[in-house]
Amino acid sequence: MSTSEKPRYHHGDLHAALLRAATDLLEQDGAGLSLRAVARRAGVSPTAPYRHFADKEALENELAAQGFADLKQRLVATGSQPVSLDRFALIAVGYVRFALDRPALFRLMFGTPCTDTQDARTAAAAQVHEFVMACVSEAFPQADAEALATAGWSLVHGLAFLHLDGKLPSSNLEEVDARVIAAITAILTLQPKP
Amino acid sequence: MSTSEKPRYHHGDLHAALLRAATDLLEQDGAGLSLRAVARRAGVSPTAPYRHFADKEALENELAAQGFADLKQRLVATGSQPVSLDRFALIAVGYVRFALDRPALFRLMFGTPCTDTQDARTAAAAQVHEFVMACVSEAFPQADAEALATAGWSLVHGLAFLHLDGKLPSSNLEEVDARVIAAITAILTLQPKP
DNA sequence: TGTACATCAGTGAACGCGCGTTCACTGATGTAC
DNA sequence: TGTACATCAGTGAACGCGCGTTCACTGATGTAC
Repeated sequence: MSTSEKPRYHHGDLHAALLRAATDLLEQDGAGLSLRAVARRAGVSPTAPYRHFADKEALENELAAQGFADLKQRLVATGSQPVSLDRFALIAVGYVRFALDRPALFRLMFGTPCTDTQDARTAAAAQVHEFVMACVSEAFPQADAEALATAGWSLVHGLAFLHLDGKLPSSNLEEVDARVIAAITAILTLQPKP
Repeated sequence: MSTSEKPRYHHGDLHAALLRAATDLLEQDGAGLSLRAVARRAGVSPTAPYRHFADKEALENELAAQGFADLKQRLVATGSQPVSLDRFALIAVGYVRFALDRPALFRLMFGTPCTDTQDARTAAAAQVHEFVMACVSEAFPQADAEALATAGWSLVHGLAFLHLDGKLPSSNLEEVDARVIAAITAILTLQPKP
């Protein structure tokens, strides 16, 4: 049960180890994940994962769910009460940074349509949605909360993806932060058209 | 040279036919594209494409470039002079519709970081960027054009991707249009915070 | 405390698959004379 | 106009690859008595 260093006959916590291995691979390779590669990385036979995951898709779903949980935690950590525009911009920066830090995971999280219902993944994604929603409606209580939350999430998500895909230059992280802040500021301080 | 119906010994225009086949496959399968599948679809041996494309990546680059050109044309067709908020919302609707009409192509267009320089693909993507930029700065001449254009594109791009990934319900197209318009309206008519 | 046994995590060989790409080739096309 | 020939688009067999998944198995673990 203890997490000692000596090699185990039975691994002890292969489930978690496989998720960790998959995360590592995603972050270093960037390319498509394979179950065999994950097993290899975890130092285990190609079929061992089937003791812990029904199939490849199940592993990916757990990875994505965990990714959403991490993302939410990161956003929460930047301050959950964005009463000011600055605070909202900071949350946006956090979102974009997450995407740039873990691009392959981010792509995996958003790359597959969430078809399955009753999914841990769907639930985790919904939590991110709700967090953004709560932020927006707290910052702008007078507005159409639903529509504004959608707009806010879209704005931030678009910023993340456009940087990820190289449509906006992202070699310099400080520059990215500045661009995100500028974009948020520009659109939120816009005077309604004359 | 004419595009007659009779089967050709030499195909005549395999290059275009392959691109068409690839587009068809993307739109029906959704899954990953394979060069062999494209050749099969075009009714040609698995190696014939190599007469027309250096490798798989070259085909994908052309597909993506063509996708960007189509997207731009579609946006232009909805009206290139969005002097009003309504007009801007319409362009947003066009962008999101494009993504939902051709999800796999859209993913391909944005799925791979544009690393290569001097690329037709990069150029085509830049044209979309410039178009959005022009729209925004025409609609809101007084604002920081660069930052606002980034925000505008991100907003629209985020709306597209979140619908594509099922994070916002997209079964009913009219509902999607309404949501897009509502989001754009909400954020653009927002009063600066008290 | 010690033994018998059921459980279950991990193994390793094997399957069938489709892939990207190479190679030497074939056969239609179009040009030079 | 007719022939010889170079060009070049498309062929088909073959390569080596890594994949997801199955199967019967082995060997450590933990429980009942």
